[in-house]
Amino acid sequence: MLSGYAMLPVVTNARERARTELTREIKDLARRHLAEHGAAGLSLRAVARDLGMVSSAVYRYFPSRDELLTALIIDAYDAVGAAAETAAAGVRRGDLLGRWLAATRAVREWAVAHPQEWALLFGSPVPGYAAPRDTVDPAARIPLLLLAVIADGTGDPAPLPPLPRQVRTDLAALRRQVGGTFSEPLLARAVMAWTHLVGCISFELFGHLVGSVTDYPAWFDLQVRALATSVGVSR
Amino acid sequence: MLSGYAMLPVVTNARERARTELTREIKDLARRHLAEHGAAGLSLRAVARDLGMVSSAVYRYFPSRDELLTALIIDAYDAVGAAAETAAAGVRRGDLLGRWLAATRAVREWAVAHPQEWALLFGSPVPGYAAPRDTVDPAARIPLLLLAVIADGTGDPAPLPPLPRQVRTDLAALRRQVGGTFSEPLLARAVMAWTHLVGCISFELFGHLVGSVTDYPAWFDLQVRALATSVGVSR
DNA sequence: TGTACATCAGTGAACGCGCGTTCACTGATGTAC
DNA sequence: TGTACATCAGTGAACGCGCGTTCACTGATGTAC
Repeated sequence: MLSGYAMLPVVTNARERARTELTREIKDLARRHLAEHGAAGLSLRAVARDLGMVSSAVYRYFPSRDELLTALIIDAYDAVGAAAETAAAGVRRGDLLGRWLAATRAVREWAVAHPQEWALLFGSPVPGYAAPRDTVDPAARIPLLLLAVIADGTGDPAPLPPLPRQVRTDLAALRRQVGGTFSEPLLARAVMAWTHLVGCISFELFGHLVGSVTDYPAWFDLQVRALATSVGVSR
Repeated sequence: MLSGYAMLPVVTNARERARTELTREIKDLARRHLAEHGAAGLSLRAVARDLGMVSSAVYRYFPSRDELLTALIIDAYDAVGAAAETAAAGVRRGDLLGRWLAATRAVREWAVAHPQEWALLFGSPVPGYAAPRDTVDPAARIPLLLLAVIADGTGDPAPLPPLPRQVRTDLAALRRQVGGTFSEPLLARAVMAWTHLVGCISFELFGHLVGSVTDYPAWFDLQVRALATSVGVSR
């Protein structure tokens, strides 16, 4: 995992420092553009213009618009994942409900603060853009964090109808993937909770609760508390 | 509601028939473009070109690109709403679970068949575009249909944590809006189920279950059955 | 430490493309008498 | 039924804009001897 870093020279020269710096500046500005105009409106030329560069110069840093978009996606997954992890880590390990609430609230708060980035991660896929493999690991951070809390839980998951055979096959594969000793209904409830959590935040951000809900945090809290119960996390 | 129709002349002349026809053709073609290139890629010029018209001619039918988009959104809400209503109406009224499953499955099936239209309704908002009032009623069809099923239910909703005051206020307003005699937890569970349902379909369509789930319909079924129980719909 | 060469960042011009919208116009359809 | 005028659909050209990407280039930074 660290081999990439380990192989870099410890002292980087001016060129490399400038490159690292500018790569970061390009991404930061692109993120700002994203926040204002959405993914479809993200333009290399506009970013270059605002940086005082000529548009072709950006190609020294990102070989195409799509690669820049990929970098932003990875950064966003990492940012929201880190926010959730930090929040959960701030709670005593034995306080399962506290960890669950901290993590889910942190996800929502990050989303509210970065709605266009949330949309980039969980909204409509950008047409013609296929997320590359590199996004898979960062994307898994939150689900894995939630599973870690669930794994420490002691309660029973909310009962489920009998699981169809194919669902049980999927669950078995999933269990091998994430490790741990989750029962089938518990793991199924975990997938459902993750689905519901994202749906909940997207519903708020995408405007589907306008006119019905006024106190979004209160509603969110209610829902994630119910979800906690459904995955056997309590107290 | 019908006054708009009632005021039209019963016998429409050639001009009007041509106008109705072409309006429909433009929308149909726009829908096809939408399906291929997404909302951001929907272009008046491209639609006109494919219709063998000059781009300015489209302005006789839709005053702007946004108005065309609005028309597509309304049509899509109506299409998916009608699909769900028809499916539910095909089930004996007393078979509550049957109606619930029919409606929700119809929604998913429509979404799978029209992924870009689904994304238009429930995906990332189009930046710079604000959905006008006319979309509100068509958008309410599915939630109202689900509520109608729930209203006939006899079971209890799944228990919830105590409802915060502001949530209770929202629920009271919502109850006045939809009519009926829903208890607060039941109505809250209904909102949650609607949120989860949409989240579930979007998760599938937007690719967040790739690698974890293979049999989408089986998973969907499991989830909507669990949702049915949570809103007191059973048997 | 000093020089010769290699590497690389950034420039500026260009290619080829598409977009939404406006406007003065022609010619067909509809309407009033 | 026939004519004169009004309405409206569709044309074609234009405005002004922005985009991603390529390429030959200059000049600065880094490296090997």
